[in-house]
Amino acid sequence: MIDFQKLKQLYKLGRDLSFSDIQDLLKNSKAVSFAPGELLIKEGQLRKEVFWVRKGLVRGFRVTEKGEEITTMFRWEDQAFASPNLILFDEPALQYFETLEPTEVFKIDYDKVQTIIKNNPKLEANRVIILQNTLKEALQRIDSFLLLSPEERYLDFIRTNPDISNRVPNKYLANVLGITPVSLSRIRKRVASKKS
Amino acid sequence: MIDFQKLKQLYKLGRDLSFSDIQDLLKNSKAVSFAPGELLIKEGQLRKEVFWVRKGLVRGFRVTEKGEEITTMFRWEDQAFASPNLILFDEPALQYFETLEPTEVFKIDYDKVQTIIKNNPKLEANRVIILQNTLKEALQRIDSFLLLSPEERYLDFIRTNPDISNRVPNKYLANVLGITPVSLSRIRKRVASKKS
DNA sequence: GGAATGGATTAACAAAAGATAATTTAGCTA
DNA sequence: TAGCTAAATTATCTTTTGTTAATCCATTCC
Repeated sequence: MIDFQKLKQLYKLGRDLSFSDIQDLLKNSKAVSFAPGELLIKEGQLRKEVFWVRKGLVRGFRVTEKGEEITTMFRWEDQAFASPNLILFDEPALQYFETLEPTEVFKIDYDKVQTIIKNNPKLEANRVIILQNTLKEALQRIDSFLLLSPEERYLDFIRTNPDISNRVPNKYLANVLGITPVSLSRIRKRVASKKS
Repeated sequence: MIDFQKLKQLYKLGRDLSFSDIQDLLKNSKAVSFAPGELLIKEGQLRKEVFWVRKGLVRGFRVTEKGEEITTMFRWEDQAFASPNLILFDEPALQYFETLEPTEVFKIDYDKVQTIIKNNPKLEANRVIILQNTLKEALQRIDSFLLLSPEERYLDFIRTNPDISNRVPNKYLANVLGITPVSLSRIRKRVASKKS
């Protein structure tokens, strides 16, 4: 159940963690596999689960009042995700999470995480670090909307995530960049012509 | 030095805090007044300070390579602020913070905050709460860029912050919304004509 | 009061983005 | 392989935004 591969990857979650620190977390986590197109989290959901991607790719998306899906983020290898609204504020999930590839995750109940953290100051410190890193990413993303044009945001994304930009459909990437798929297509054409 | 007014306001910083919990923070904080246009934090700065606005209004802004200022946020009564980059990651401040009104703040050295928090689990829990709330705000703001048009973002801002939108110059507000001042002016005109 | 200053608005034009639909491309399936 | 499906691109048109500069307006400062 607890294989070395799993252990090695979970270490990346934080700093200064020894095996004993994450042993309880490991015991309460469960390895699950999904086919592409499966929903891991649903809007309105109240069951609090944290996922950690061992292999594969997931997109988070919201559904507008008009019924259209807007992809908000991607999560892939060695990244954790959960419904922010649910985990942080005990409110029903606002978005769906769907696999885009065959995906293997570790799943753990958040209440169990809470209990385990409560008894381990090192994990508590780690929670702060994870929160800080998530916040940093969010603030950088906000800055990208304030400081960059859509074209610059696109170039920044493929520079920062060269692998991922080839694994996701452009229509989803467009949403993440805050533009329409048609507009992204034009930007790509523009960029390609500039290169030559 | 420690007046009741100050105490009352600092309580709002978190949950379940008693006087003894914040006594050390109070002792190490300093009340400072600024005229409009003064810089509280400067780009490149390494001195870690946390500010808490008792009265007044502050804007955070970044300077692009082209030398133009882009306002990223406002902070006003009962809100705390600091350089995210500096506080969270020990890197030089990326932005300036400047008063827009006569402003009274409490200022405290972040390293002192760290030490004090380390010896008080309730404050530690509170730090997590503050981080979570900051994260929530950031995520909501990202959503506003993904789900709303500039016009909708403007309407949302004045609905959510009716007081503040009247206290800040529109050119700064435009930056915060991710558009140009000229464009905001046109949006305002459009909105006004729709109403009638 | 008059001049100076800076913010807001307007104007004029170019560039980009949104919307919708048609066409092409690519991947999948029977 | 042929046919189906969905994504990507392209086309067309409309709307919005960016850019730059001019004008208007309000505040402040002699």
